Amino acid sequence: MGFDDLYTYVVNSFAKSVYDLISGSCSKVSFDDVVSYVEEPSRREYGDLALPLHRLSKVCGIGFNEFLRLVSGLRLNDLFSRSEVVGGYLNAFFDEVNYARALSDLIKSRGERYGFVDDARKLKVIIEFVSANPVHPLHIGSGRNAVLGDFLSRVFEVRGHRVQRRYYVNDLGRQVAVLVYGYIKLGRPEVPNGLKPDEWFGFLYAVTNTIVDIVRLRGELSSLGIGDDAYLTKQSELDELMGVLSELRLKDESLVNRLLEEISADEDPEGSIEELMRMYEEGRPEVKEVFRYVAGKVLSGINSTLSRLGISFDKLDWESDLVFSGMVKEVLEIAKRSDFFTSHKGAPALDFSKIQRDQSVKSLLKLPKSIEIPPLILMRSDGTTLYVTKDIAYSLMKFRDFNADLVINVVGNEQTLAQAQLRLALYTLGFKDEASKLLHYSYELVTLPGIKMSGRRGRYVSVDQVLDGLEVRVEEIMKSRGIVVEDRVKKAIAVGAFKYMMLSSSSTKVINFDPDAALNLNRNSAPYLQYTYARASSVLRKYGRDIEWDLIDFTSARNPVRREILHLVSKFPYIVRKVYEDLDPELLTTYLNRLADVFNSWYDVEPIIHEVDEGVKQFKLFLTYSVGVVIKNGLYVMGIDVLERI
RNA sequence: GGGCCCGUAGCUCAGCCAGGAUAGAGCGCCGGCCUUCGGAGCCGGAGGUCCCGGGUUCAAAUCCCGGCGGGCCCGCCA
Repeated sequence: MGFDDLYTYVVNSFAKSVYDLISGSCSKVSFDDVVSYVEEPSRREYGDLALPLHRLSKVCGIGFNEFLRLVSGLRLNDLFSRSEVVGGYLNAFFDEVNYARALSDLIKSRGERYGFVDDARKLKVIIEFVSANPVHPLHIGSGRNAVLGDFLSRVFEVRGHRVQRRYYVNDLGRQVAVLVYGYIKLGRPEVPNGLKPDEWFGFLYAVTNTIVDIVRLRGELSSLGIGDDAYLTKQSELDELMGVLSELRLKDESLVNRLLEEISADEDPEGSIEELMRMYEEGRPEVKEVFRYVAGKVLSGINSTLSRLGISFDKLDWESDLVFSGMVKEVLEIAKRSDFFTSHKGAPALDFSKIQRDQSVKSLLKLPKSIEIPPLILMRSDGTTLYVTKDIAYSLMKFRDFNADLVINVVGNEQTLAQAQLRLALYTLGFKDEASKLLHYSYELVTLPGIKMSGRRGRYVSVDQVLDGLEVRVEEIMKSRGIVVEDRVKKAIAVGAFKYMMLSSSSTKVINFDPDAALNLNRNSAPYLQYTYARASSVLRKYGRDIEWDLIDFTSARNPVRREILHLVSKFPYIVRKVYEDLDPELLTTYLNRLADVFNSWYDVEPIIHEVDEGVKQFKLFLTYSVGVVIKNGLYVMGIDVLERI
């Protein structure tokens, strides 16, 4: 049969049969409408597919009883055994024997590629993700970004598209300048032996930031009268920062003290930092060298964390290169010629007030329903550029470089407004097409119970720490069973558990990261799926030969649990398509978990390779193989490795 | 003040966009199953004002309006 998605095929053929019956008397309903009404019954005893008839008859404007008469002539193809009307629903049942045969043909021909179906049109897609500032290690929030971005990349790839993964290095912002400032004050030492560079620089960054703030607060206090409200507020702020500094001292007292001394000697630390930013942006070689050195070191640390996760990038794009290459200047020139160009308090800006209420623009750019978008300042008065201006240049570069059909930015929900401004800016600069092809894939933060995370204060849980904890946990579990776990296996399980956690809840929801819950390796987790795969794989390995597809006795499908496995397995290509269309990873985790549950229940009650009837045995092997392939391919999309043995 | 997101079992979350049958999982809790292919498993049980109030509908966790609670954003920061 010429399809690679059996489930979608039967849904369509069910809908087609109904549509053919009613289209004569009902012109208001299209075939696609009928398809969209098809649902899965809440319980299997109601069938495999169902149509709510009240709804259809209503849309058609036909009385319910008359509608029933119309539908009573329903004839379905041989993938169905029967249909019936119950409680206002038209329920259809798969003929499990024919259905199993069709599925086995499909899986036999698709093999290990089952579920991955190319789209008709091949797109070139750029996915920008992580893009964490190179000032500290990846924390779990960036970890969520990394896992989501890699997931998106994989979804597009398995649908046959060309994907480029990119990381935007924000080296021109204040953050890197602060770190560089502290690094210079410290006398530009080497990273101490044995420390991960991102970890050490992250510490230095937090110390520098905190001290700079302390020095500033002290200055402000000295100009205020004791007892003022403002004085008290600042005093308590200062107290808090001193507390942070004592925390940081615990890690490396001499470094903190040295830095405190050096920075206190600087009359204007903030000014020095701004001076550094300016010099870097001008491209002064001696300054550029330090910035690149520091950012590069931190990036190398971030990169090793990412490679633990099995995530890599095709390109690193340095923000500073956009300025050095003149692209940012180019954007400013184009902006000056734009009808939307304005001067906002003396600074060059774009004013969106004319078009932001335009419905066609709003829907083209997918702008938030009702949002007041303030003017976008393009350049500081001192001539240095701003983040968003550089982001405009960067967006154009992405489209030009790769001739991309779609650019996805995986960026936190807190930047919704900035991302909307970016699309509007592109639009008003005349890049309407690019603006419409830019997608903000938004996600929520990861919070920790009881802790307010802050990179500036050195309070965060890093991805490395979480992975380390997970690896220890895996080792403990194995040890308690008297098994010495292979390093490779331990890592795959830890990484899987982490990714699953990040992908199993909707990206619009805050993840309350509970370290203890993260260590759970039971059901509804990647380790559970990996375990189930290893189980299936082990059965096939014990059998030791290829499946004899021609010997399969398909009448064995007449059994509720086996039938349910068939139903679920057949749904996999449809699920992958849905995940691709909606870009919702949690659909996949829910589905895979359900499949594993059913398989494990079945596994527990029926022998597979000890089955005496050869035809039945081949059928069971076919089920086992199919479940294995689906779990493997499903986990692949999530970036999780399966294991043949655990 | 305005905007965006979230609110479903003690806890963590699917389901909501495209309304439909008795609202589903996991953790935790209670009770069973280790001489058969891998017990990270299986079987059973308790546990719900789907935040609240209106509205639309034959039908609302789902759509609309108004509240409440939590998070975030509204900068010549990124």
